[in-house]
Amino acid sequence: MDVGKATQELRARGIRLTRQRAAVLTALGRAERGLGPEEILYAARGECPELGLTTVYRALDLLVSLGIARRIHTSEGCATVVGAKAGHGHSVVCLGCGRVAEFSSCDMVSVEKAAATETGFKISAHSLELAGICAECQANGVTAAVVLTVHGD
Amino acid sequence: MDVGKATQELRARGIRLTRQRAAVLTALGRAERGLGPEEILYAARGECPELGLTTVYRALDLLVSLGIARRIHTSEGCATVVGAKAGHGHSVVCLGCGRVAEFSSCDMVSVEKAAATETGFKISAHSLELAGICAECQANGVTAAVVLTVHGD
DNA sequence: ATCTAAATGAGAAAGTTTTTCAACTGAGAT
DNA sequence: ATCTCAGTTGAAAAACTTTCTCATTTAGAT
Repeated sequence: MDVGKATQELRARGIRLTRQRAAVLTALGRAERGLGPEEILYAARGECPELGLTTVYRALDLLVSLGIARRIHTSEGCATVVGAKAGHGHSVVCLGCGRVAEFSSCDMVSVEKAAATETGFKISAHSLELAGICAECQANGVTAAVVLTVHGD
Repeated sequence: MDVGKATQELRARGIRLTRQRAAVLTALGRAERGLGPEEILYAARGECPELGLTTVYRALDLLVSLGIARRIHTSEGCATVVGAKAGHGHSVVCLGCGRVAEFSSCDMVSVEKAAATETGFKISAHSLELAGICAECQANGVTAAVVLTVHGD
């Protein structure tokens, strides 16, 4: 996530850049894995000690609604948030270390077409999350997946 | 969801088929849309009036872990559960009426390959949910999507 | 520097999920 | 059909998460 771009986006929309929001953005920007509200509170208090949990919730709702952050859904929970690149994107969660990467090269056309044929639905949106082992964990020989699994249990 | 097959699956695993579990299965089998724990409680009490919410939670965890039910993740919440066909499958949520269909023809190989190239991850799992308008809503001219949106907000 | 609508924090409230534990029950053994 | 008991259950409490309220503060325009 690009914190600079995110702040520009807020300004452009006439949304106040408060110390609290800046701190949440910084925390999200620094994190390599998804963070829950409580974790974000803790991380962001380094920069803004008087930050409250209520504000974290409000900031996250705001950032997610603007597409600046994205929620990820793992069996560990669904309140986890990561910073997002601009535009359409998806998350890839590392089953070894929890790190979250993003990818944008998602061509779902054929999949959506197949689903439309099978179900009769007219598809207009998709929500996709991948999971696997990140490059670093591969290098470290981490293969097993105890930490985290994607939903579908 | 095939309730008969589901009960067989439980028996095969040596898991007791209690009246409570049967009632939850029936409720899931009858539902066309995803149901939350409270809704399942209400629906299943027709068949098993003394059913408690705690038991619903426990039954859902069990059924999901066995792949008999599946959690779906919409902006309305993540505690929603639907019955699942056997094998690998995904949900398609109707943005008009909330109905959930399932599709199995999912060839994610090329998408996963692209993601692997972009991120360096070794992909091993995916979680996919589609959304759109079901055949019935199409027929009824329902196009707008106020009821429900998939995550990504 | 002043002003004001927007934003915040603390605590309360509401809602959700899990834990605890005594009582009950499904299904195999008898 | 009855017995047995590990697995299961319901109710209440506890733990946890999220939202609301409202008095106070503040970002940013003037």
